[in-house]
Amino acid sequence: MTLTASQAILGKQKRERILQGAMQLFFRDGYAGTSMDRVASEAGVSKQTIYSYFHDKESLFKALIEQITIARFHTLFESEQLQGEPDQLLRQVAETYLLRVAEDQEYLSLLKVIIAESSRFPEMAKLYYQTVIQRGRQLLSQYFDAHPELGIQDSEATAHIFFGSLVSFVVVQEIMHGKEIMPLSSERLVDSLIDLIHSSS
Amino acid sequence: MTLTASQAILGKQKRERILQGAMQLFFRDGYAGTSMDRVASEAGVSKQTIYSYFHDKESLFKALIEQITIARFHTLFESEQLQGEPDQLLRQVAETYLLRVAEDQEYLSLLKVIIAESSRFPEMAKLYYQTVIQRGRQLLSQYFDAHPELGIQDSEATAHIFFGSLVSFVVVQEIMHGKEIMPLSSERLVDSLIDLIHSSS
DNA sequence: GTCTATACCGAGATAGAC
DNA sequence: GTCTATCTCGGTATAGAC
Repeated sequence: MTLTASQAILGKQKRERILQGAMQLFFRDGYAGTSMDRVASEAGVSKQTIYSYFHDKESLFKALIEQITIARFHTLFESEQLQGEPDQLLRQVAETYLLRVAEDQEYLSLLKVIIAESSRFPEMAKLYYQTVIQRGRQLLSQYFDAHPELGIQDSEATAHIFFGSLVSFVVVQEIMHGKEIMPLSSERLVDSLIDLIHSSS
Repeated sequence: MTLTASQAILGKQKRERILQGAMQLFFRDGYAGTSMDRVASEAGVSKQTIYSYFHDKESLFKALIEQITIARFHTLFESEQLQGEPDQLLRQVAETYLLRVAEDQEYLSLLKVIIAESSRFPEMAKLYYQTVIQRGRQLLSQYFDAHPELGIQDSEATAHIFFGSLVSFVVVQEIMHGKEIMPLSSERLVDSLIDLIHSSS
């Protein structure tokens, strides 16, 4: 049977369809909990088709995480300029992060799976660290250095505290189901965080 | 063949041996990545013996995580009194946590596996949240309330920032291999953290 | 209670037709 | 390149002897 036009177009996207299906499953069930059979059926292709695009399960997983990590990096920081009055800017950065992340199940799952597989795939964790964490910390740290009126002694360490508080808040509230037990509004967190940094001056 | 005395003693400890072996494997390979066959061989018992103590794999996993979580809670907070001068006490709490946790592979693995399995086993994450995170935050929050000279407006949110910074530091440095890429000493983190809180007064 | 042996299924990966 | 069919191995869980 020859290919129809629509099948040819779908064929061109097959690699993307596989990655898309794999993402859903890897994020939901983890690496070991995901089978290639299910990826195939989720993507609507045969198992052998997957193996024609990716050498094995590990390769598929790595390619997937790499792609998403780098994509996330762009959407998170590329638009950020980090300019403006400290009080407003810090509040805006924090709120932007919390809004984007807390409601973004895809980002939460990525963070979760990278932590979960950090032993089996240390390169993935390192990539995430370099493209997301380190870059974010660096930007904020430079901003702190450019604003000595904040009275911050160690800009890197303080940037770590800033983002670390936000990340751990999201992890605790969203991933560890803290929200269901004892909600703590993100407004209170941001207010206290800004307050701590601002009153250092 | 009748049991010898030593076999009877070992028999009494068999449940513990199973849990011990299961812990090593679950912590290293995750829930789905661990097989009952390997647990059996690690514990030095037959597979059927495991099934005589635990109904299935899920029960074994839950019993294990519960036991460790509760045990960890005691060793982490029972001894803490949270009394003394703020500057000294906060530094001591932070340093104690960082020292105990950063070098305690068992604690790190527990944290990792709870995050990894938080979807499949939400009750585990909630137990951890209630016995460790919430309790720690509560103790510190009460201390903040008892020391109004610190000028802290929202003691709960600030306690979250305090512990959140520490936890995220350990996660990034130890679990995500940040230590190998760009080390940030725990001293700098603690100094900045104390500095932020102290200069609020 | 504890072992050996096994049932039964699904895993990753491959063969071969088209 | 893509499919169906299959190989081989290891998974959870159980049966039955002792």
